[in-house]
Order: sequence, then C-alpha cells, then structure tokens
Amino acid sequence: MKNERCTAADVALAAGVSIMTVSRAMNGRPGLGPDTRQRVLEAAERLRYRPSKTARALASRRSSTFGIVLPDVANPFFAILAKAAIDVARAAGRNVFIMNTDEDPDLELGALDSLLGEDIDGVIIAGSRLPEAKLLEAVSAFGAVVLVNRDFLGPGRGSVNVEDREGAAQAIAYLASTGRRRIGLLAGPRIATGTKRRLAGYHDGLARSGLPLDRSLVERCIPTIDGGEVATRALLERAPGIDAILAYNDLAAIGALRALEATGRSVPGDIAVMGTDDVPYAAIVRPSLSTVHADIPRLGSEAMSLLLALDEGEEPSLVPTQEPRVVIREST
Amino acid sequence: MKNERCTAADVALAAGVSIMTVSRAMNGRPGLGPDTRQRVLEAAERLRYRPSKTARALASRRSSTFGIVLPDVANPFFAILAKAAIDVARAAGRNVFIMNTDEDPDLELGALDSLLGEDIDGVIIAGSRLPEAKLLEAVSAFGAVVLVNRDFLGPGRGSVNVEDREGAAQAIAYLASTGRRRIGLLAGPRIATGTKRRLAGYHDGLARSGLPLDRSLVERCIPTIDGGEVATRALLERAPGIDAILAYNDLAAIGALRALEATGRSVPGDIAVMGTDDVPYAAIVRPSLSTVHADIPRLGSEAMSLLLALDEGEEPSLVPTQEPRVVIREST
DNA sequence: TAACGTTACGTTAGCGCTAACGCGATTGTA
DNA sequence: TACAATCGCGTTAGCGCTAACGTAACGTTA
Repeated sequence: MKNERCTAADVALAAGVSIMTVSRAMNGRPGLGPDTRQRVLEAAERLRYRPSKTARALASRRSSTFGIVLPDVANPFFAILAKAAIDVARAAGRNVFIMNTDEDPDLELGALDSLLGEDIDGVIIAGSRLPEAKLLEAVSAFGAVVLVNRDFLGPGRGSVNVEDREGAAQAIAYLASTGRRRIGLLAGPRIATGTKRRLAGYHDGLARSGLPLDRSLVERCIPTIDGGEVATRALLERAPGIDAILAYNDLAAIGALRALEATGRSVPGDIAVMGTDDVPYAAIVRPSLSTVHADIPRLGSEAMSLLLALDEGEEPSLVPTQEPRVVIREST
Repeated sequence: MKNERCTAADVALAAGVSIMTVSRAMNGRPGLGPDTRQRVLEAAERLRYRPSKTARALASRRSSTFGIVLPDVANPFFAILAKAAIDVARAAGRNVFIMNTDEDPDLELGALDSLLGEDIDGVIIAGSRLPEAKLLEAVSAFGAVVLVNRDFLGPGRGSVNVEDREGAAQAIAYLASTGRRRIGLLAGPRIATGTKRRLAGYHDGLARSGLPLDRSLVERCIPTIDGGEVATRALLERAPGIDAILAYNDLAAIGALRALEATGRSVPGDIAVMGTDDVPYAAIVRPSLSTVHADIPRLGSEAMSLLLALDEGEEPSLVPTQEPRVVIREST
C-alpha cells in the first residue's frame, strides 16, 4: 500500500540538478534560473512529489502547523470559530490540530503539552480555563499565541475579543427597558474570563438602569443546554419571582427555555430570556432567542490572521474588539 | 521567547547515559535496567523534556498523527463525529488534523494532498464527495483509511456506517402508517453516497407501504438549514399537494420547517416533516423534529478505533453497522 | 571451564529536508 | 581591461530522533 515515498532526491535525479535546487524551486526561493526552475517543477509534478513537511519542519525548525485548543468542538460557537480559523490557515498553506479540553484545566494543560511535542508554530486558545500563572507557563515555549476572549499581550502574544462586558450590560439595559425588574444571570463556569466579564456587565447594566443588585439572582452554570436547564431550575427555586434571565451563552439560554417550559412558565409572557453569541440555533428554537450578537466567523479568522502575523514576527498590533449588538427575537 | 528546546542529548547528559538510552526510556522500550530507566525519566521530568514528534516521525517513519477530512465542522453532525474521534485519538496519544472541504471535491482533493505532505499515518474521510476512482487514487498513498458512511474495504481500508437506506425506508413506512400519501424527499447533494442510500430507502419504504413512486416529489438539496429551505420551496411549488417530507438530514429538515412556516402551512397538521441523524438541535426546534436516530459519537469513536487498529496492521474486521431507529416527536 | 545465551547499554548511520557557505561564470563599472 | 558584484547552482553539515547492530559483563549449562 504505502509505496515508497518520492523524495527530493528522486526529483533532483529526474531533473538533473542537485537536491538543494529542488528545495529552492519547491519553495519559490530565488537563486535559480527560470528554465531550471521550470524543469524542476515539471519533474516534481510528473513524479507527484510532495515535500515531507516533517523533514522540512525538522530542518527549518518551523513546522508551519498550528494548534487550536478549545473546550468542545461540538459546541457550535467553537465549531464555527474553529472552521473560520482553519479556513484562514489553509489559505496560508498551514494545517491545524484541534484539541478538546472538555472545560477541564488538566486536559487543557495536557493538550498544550502535547502540542509542544508537535513542534507547533503557534496556538489559538479559546475559552481557556487556566489561571493566569499556569497559562503563562504552559504557553511559554510557543512562539506565537492568540487567546480568544481573554486579554493577552506581549511579543508573539495577542488576543481577539468580543466586548462581552458591554454586551451583557446592553442586554440587561434592554431587559430593564422592557419593564423587567428582577433579572437573573446564568453566569457561566467558575474560571472562565467570560464569566467575569459578563458578571461585570451585569452589574453595569443594573446600575445603568437603576436596578438593585441581588446576588441571589446569579447562578453559575455549565455552558451547555443541559447546564443551562439545571442552573435555571436552581435559580427558579431560589428566586421564583424573577422576570428575566440573561444566559452565559445561547446553549444555556436554550436550556433555560426548556426549564421554563417544564415548570409551566411562558416566555416571554412570564419571563424573558436572552442568550449570548447568536449561534445559528438561537434563531431556530421556539420561542426564537433574543441574544447578544457576535460575529463568530470573524472572530475565528481574525484569530488565525493574528496568529499568522505573530508567527511572521510582526508586532502584535491591536485587533479591534467586536462591538456587541443586541438582537431581539421572540424570547423577550 | 522560544528558549532553546530541550533535546534528548540534554537529558542524556544529565542522566549520564547515551541518547539511545533516553529514547528507550521515553518510549518504554525494553533493554535497560529499572534503576537507569528511573534515572532517565527523572532527568527528563526535571528538564521538562518533550521528545520532538517531528524528529521521531522522520526517524521512525510514523508520525503518530491522523487526519479527519469532512465537509464542514460547523455542521453539528460532523462536529460531534470529529469530537468523538479526536477524543479516542487523544487517549491513544495521537493528534489529529481537521480539514474542511465545504462539500467541494477539489478542496477535498487538496485536503488529502496536504495531509499527504504531513506524513500522516491515516485518515478518516466523512461525507466524501469524490467519485470512486478519484477517491481511490487520492488515498492510495495512505497506510490506513476509514470512510464514514461509504463502503470501503481492503488491506488498511475500512468503513463505519449507519444503515441510511433502512433508516429512510422506516421513516417512509412510518409516515405512510400515519396516513401520509404524498411524501416528498429532500435527497441531498448530488455526489454523496448518503443521497443514493436515502433514495434507495425512499423507494423501499414506498414499496413496503404500497405507495406509488413519483419522481417529481424528489428534490436535491444542500444539506444545511438554508439548503433545506430553498429545496422545500422548490418542492412545494412543483408539488403543492404533498403531505410529508423526509429530509436528508436534520438541518435540511429544519430548513423545511422554516419554509413551511413561511408559506403558512402547519406542521404536522398540513404536512409532516422528518429529519435524519437526530442531532441535538432536532429536539429543541419547535415543532421538535421527528427523525431517524444515529449514534453519532459512537460512529466517530468507532471510526477512530478502526483507524488505530488498521494503523497497527490489523486486518479490517467488519465493524457492525448501526441500526437506525425512528424517533417520533412533534413534527409528524 | 568453555561455549552459549542474556542483559544492558553504546555506536553508527541515516530519515528528508534546509541553512550557510563555496565557487565558477556572467554581468556591470571605471 | 581589470575589478567587483552579482547570479546560479552545488556541497557540507546538521535538525532530533530511531533502527540496527555492536559489545562488554554477567549468568547458565554440561
């Protein structure tokens, strides 16, 4: 099956040149005449020569591959993000490893470790659950690192962000403007930066609307449909009188919708629900979900573009942060 | 930033042994005393030594990495499949490249080509849009290949499958049993094997139920929400009298739901809709979607397990095909 | 005790590529 | 015409690992 691999030596022989000339031709480097280049390229084509990226990586100390570490590719937010990032990478001729962490810091550490062994050129880390110090240490050996929705700056480091805080604030303000007074928050997982940002935005929004802060209306949640459902039930039990819920993400909001339906409350009649992210499924549930829109594909492609730039040695210019935008549908 | 990489030579020096001994210790190979092994491992730990998989791959001619080629990771079916596969790979200490083809045969060819350059050990190809001959040629250089939902057998080759044909037949039979008489089919993309299988199952189901075949009730579709919506509109225009639709997948079915709603038909009152795959979102749309259930995570992990086995040189034992099961919800 | 494993390492030779340098031949310049 | 400055290519030396073989030192057996 695995017939002998065609190497640069074969092409060199066929074209009557040295191996080095083959290397130069394949990489479009200067230093050879147009006719020679042509001849080498034709020979390579004829022999279906595919340079070994492994050997190239070893010799050049650059693998031209990247890694993306995220909690869960099956989560549409991360799937869409990853797809956009991969597409940009492909356009630049680079391949990418995908690693799932299942929201587990240890798995995240393991993933990073494993990528280190792959001699990867850089990583995008989305939804990191690692505390600052551990994260810094874990990525210290990577040449280029981009964090999604977590601040990170330095030589070879950068981040792309959605203004989660402002988004949450606007969502709360909107809910308040429609007469909601007791607004609950499904805050998200313990360690996520997103949780902190949304919580801050929640405070901002309440303040802007002149509403009091009641800590009993804040409930942590796992950012999945099931997690949102469980958290909502807990929240309802503790504070049956709430008239609105802002969820960490759309999945949790969908879970909330379910819990509300199961406990016989009408949405948006009895209680309004808002999500975050504006994942495609937010529009197709019934009632369709009001949410804070984020341009996820843009986030992904900007992350990869930034990573590519950092890998080229460019200084981390500040990528403009995405302005959030509230999208109103049926659930509010 | 990128401080000097720690190599086997460093560990060898630190432990007072030869490089080869380090290699043996790191790979758990026999041929050294327990005390020496211990000493080397400790030195490696102390120096945070991570063997370069690149160098290992070059020297051993096995990269211990795999590739997964699929139409679109943002499609939940493939995202869930990929996640399960990646998880199995990780457990075996292998990393995996993800490639999107956007349903484009040329991109698929390009992806395979690119993976060839990565010296990958094997590939999983899901939803291949390549004609048989091209596919065979494109994968000829890979040591191990697993196709998802497309038959493939041989040394180093295998496939995992859901019984799509039988699933479609059962769906049609179910619809007929509830009194539906004019059942349309959103058949899927032109080249997909899934399209052929579902079409055959559609015929089977009609025959079983004693219903006539009317080719004008079959409409091709792109397997996305939008694709399903567009195809449904076309179908309704040509055959306004249909009373049921079976869709290629759940996304297309959701698109159908939308189109039906937009044209003022009630589901399941005026017309029943069934999907295929039982993606999580099938349960959360309203009306919730009746569908043909598939165990997608199992499909993904079996695919990777099979790939691992093939890579180890095992003969391709037949992986049992998944029995489809009709799940009834609100849309029928 | 000689002959023969076995065990526990070290040595040698690459894997397929690229960086860095070398060197003759062709230009350009005064 | 002489000199340097290219250009166009080849040579050499690895990148960090492993396969395969070499070799001492220590049993084991008859």
